[in-house]
Amino acid sequence: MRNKERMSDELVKSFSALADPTRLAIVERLMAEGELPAGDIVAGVDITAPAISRHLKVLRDAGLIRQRAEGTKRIYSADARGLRRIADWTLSRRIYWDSQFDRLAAAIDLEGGPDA
Amino acid sequence: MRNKERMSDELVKSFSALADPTRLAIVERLMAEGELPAGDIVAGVDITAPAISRHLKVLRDAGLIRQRAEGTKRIYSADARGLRRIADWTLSRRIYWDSQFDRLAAAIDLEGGPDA
DNA sequence: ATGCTAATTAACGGAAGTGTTAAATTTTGG
DNA sequence: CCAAAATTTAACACTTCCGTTAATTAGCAT
Repeated sequence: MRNKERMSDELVKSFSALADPTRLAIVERLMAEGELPAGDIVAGVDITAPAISRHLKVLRDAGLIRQRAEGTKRIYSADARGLRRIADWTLSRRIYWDSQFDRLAAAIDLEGGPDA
Repeated sequence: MRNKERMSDELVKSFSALADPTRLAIVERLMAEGELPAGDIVAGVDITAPAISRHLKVLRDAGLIRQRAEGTKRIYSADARGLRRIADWTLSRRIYWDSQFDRLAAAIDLEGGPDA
């Protein structure tokens, strides 16, 4: 029972991490470009390095990005774990939002379904 | 171009709405039970009605729940639109987080892919 | 050691989020 | 109309979030 609550907390943390336009943009860019040093992420955004640094920490704590060191540089890349957590949750409710099912069917299926 | 930014904003709004344990729980419960009056949502949570009322407003503004009136009651139900927005985004990056693809393939495919 | 570059942490101010209690709104029923 | 019930809105306190500038840490080169 505690496990379920922990998962929910992790999920909330993932959502929180993406609930900011700057952070969402960072994740999108890392997914598109593979990996980037912190400096490259700062360039092209009009906020300062310390702010970005903390955004990166938030994303890292949420498991959405990873970091590796290379000299004085910190190279960041997207981490599938965090995104997969969101995907798992979303897909487990597919029956609800997928238009080929109606809401009633969704309610019935969820009752004794993936969450049980 | 402006359209894309708007979409991104909507997505951030959806994530923000779910970035709170109380609101996530409300959405989950509505998906599971179909529809509930505000009073039933208040009962079973240890926060007051006004707080819940504002949480419901946040979820409604994000397109995650819907409201209909019945007497003095306000009946809420999950709204697939908001969830589908998250699902669309997540699935459009499936190539990135799905373990059957590696990161390089994801980068290549995203470059001229679903986002173009 | 010194200096240079890259990045993070510290300290702080302002904006936004979350909860409470009290008041207002809306609808129903006598 | 008056009163009760269900919700929402108003006003307020408190905490968290987000950005800035200044200071610190860490690696590399001379």
